[in-house]
Amino acid sequence: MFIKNLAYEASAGSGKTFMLVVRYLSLLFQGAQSSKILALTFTNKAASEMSERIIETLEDLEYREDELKEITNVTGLSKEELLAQRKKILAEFLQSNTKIMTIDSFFTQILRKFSLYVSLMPDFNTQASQHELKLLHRFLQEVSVSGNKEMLITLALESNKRFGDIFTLLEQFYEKQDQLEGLAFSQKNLFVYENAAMDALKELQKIVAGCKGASATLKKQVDCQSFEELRAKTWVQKETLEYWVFKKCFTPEMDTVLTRIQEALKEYYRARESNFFYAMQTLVTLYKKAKKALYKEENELGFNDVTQLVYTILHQLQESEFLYFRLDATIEHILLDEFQDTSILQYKILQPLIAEITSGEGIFQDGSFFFVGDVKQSIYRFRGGVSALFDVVAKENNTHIEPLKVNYRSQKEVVEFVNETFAKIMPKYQEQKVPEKNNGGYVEVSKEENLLEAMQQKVEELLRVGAQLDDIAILCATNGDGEAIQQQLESAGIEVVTETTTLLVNQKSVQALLEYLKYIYFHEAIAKYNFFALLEQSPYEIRVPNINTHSLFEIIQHAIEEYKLFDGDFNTLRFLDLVRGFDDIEALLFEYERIAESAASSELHGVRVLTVHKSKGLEFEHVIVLDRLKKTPPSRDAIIYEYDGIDLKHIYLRTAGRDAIDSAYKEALQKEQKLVREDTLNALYVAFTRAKRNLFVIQKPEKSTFELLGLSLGTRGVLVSPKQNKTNTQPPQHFAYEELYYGTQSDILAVEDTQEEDLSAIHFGLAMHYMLEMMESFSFEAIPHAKDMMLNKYGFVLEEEAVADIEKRVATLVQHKEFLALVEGAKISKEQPLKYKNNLRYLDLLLDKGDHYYVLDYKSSRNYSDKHNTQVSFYVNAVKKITNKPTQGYVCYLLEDGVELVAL
DNA sequence: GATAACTGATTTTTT
DNA sequence: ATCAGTTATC
Repeated sequence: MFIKNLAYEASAGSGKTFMLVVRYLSLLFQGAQSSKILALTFTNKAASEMSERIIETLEDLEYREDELKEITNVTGLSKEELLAQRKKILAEFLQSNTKIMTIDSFFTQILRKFSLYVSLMPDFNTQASQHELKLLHRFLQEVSVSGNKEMLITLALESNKRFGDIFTLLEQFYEKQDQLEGLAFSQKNLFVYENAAMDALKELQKIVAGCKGASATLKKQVDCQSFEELRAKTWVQKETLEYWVFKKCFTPEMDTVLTRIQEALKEYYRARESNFFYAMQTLVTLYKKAKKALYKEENELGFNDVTQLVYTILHQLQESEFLYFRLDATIEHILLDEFQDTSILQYKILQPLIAEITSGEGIFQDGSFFFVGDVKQSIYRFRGGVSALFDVVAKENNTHIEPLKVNYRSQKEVVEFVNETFAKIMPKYQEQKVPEKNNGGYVEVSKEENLLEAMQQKVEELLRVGAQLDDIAILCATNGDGEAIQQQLESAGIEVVTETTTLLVNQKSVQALLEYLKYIYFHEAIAKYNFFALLEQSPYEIRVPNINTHSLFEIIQHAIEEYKLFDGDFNTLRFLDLVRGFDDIEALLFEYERIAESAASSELHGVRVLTVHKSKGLEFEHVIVLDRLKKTPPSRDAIIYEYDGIDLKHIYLRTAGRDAIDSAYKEALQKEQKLVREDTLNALYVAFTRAKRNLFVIQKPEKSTFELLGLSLGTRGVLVSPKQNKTNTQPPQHFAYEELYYGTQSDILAVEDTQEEDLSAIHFGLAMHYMLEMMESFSFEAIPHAKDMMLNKYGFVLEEEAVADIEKRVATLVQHKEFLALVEGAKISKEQPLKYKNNLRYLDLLLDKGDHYYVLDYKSSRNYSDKHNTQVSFYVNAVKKITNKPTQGYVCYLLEDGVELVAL
């Protein structure tokens, strides 16, 4: 039966993606259009996985018994009816403008549509380099101009915080500004309380002076010259002074005085807290001003800005306009993934949409709302996630919550181990069931002095029983631990793949080089300043080499020498090596981000080493969970946010020793500590449930992170690693090919460059390619979004006419009958990487028609058409050789006066 | 020897 | 925040 408002409490491995896909397909089979189904996930990976699963399932639906059965259950349609519709639905899905994306990209799209409401250009940039630095700079300017320098300095000094930490707090305040609105703070005078405390102290001093047996220590304890000294004493936090050196001189009056001191201290802390938050609120207004200036002048947004601005817009808009947006977007069904990680603000934006749909009125009467999540896996509280949201939202929208009780991921021993471990410690833990075929598995809990050595031994043990290197994952607490693990394994000759390795282009020295190249290419002063800022030098004139007579390699080599960039940093050398794959500066400048992307999805072999946080959503055949190598860090967030459900009740300034004298603060602190404990517990749950077959838990003898679980040492089950019948889906195809050199796109662009010296033509071509790449389908609906994306990337180098021209050409393409016939029913790959020698090239469009392939290359002009032909022939031959299937090549000319498809 | 206060070192997770 | 180590007192 189809339930309109449904949520799944989806424990780890219980088939969450399966249920999402089934839900999505059920909607399609019931006649919903895919453009009206909004499916939101948290990561790009999850979004693309979902799209892929939907297509795959539709492609071979007749063999997908589980899915078929579930869809029949949900829709009430028979198998035959489903199979009869399958082809049509797949074709429609592939053609239409689907809305399966991350929540962030969804909000980004909304903001692009409505950006003008907040004086923002639609082609804003969300990931500008040096954004934080620029913001800090502007913020300090604002503070200075408004005469609030003093306030900022006092704030930093009084809270013992660096500017950087204050900056983080400002961002938090900015993020929660809407929730903080109800809380008011004023400036208060501290001297009243300081004096009251010091007065009381004087009486205590009198009592001590009158006591003959007072020890030197006691006199010293009471002899405080300043309020600060008094505040630092431990005895002010005691319930009574009838202890230690005080005991000898104790009288009941001493405790009366103590209470007076404590009362004064409590008020002092509250006043200080009020001053702190008052200053914060003042500074946040300046912080917002700085942000606004930055996005108005440079069109740059930070991470939280998109969500914040969308929220602002939704509240500013008139009801009718808001409705317009909803109608325009035509969303009738909402599917939300990983709901436990949704932030309150994100939900508040979606809430009106959801409410409209669940009310079932008007055009939404066929609408539906569906979400899946697992509060046990909520580990992103520090990023704004509030797990209470799950139940609140279910209640608010009258949603039926259904637990998924079967674990399809892990073998029996692992599931039972997890059940036993967490049932006794998580309040509402639901035991997971295991299908009969998963009757194996192995779990080993051990306590070891040397964690790294033990870990290495476990890896070797796994390899001995036949485990594949790639199927082993080691989960650790921190990135630093990951590096230590990597070193240990590599020195033992075991290959390692770290997800923690940051990308080469994100390294400081490489970024400096990129800024240098930007400067010598665009001659923009900002790049020069960035360059020297990254080098931590004051800027001076850069001698610009002739980019026509020197190769890219030479230019970079020269820069490394001239600015002494090597300095033991091998990243520069690796970058230099990588640069050989690019023919000229502009190829590099426009493509380095893409190179980074393909480098990230490395096909390297080795043991996976990653943090528990990064492992979320992944699964591995064999998992080794390693205890923290270092100490557990203290929780030192300066501000304690006290929530009641999803409502922010109060905020407190974390102060040592305050809990002993202020009961309201104590309560909030304890709540916070409970949540921290839950976070730890959830992280452990995530870690343990990543394992499919074999799980090793390596504990340290003392202060173990696993202590709160009360694990007993030992093993269960039998350690085996059955030969895998490689059922897992193939990794994205990378065509490896070594053959004759026929020329590449960059060669041709380079020729155009020298002959025409017309940069705008190159930008035009790059922008058109990019827009075509961004087309989610070859239909009219896909144009606006693709255009936005193109503007975002190339808008600043294109004339208005050029933009209109590109759009016109793309529009002509999606009406071109011959082209549409080629695309029809094909599995489409855009910008398919093609590897030859060690260089990556991209096929503009590769169409998989099952028994044959089409290769298409877009061109914006007829110049050099001979070269185009040889180039495409090269691609065709490569694809033919690799796939052993007939392949036809086309050059697709998108010209000013129409589209022309030339077969080779 | 037991007890308590103080000093100094150590120390995360990320779309 | 929490540990280990040191110092002072009874």
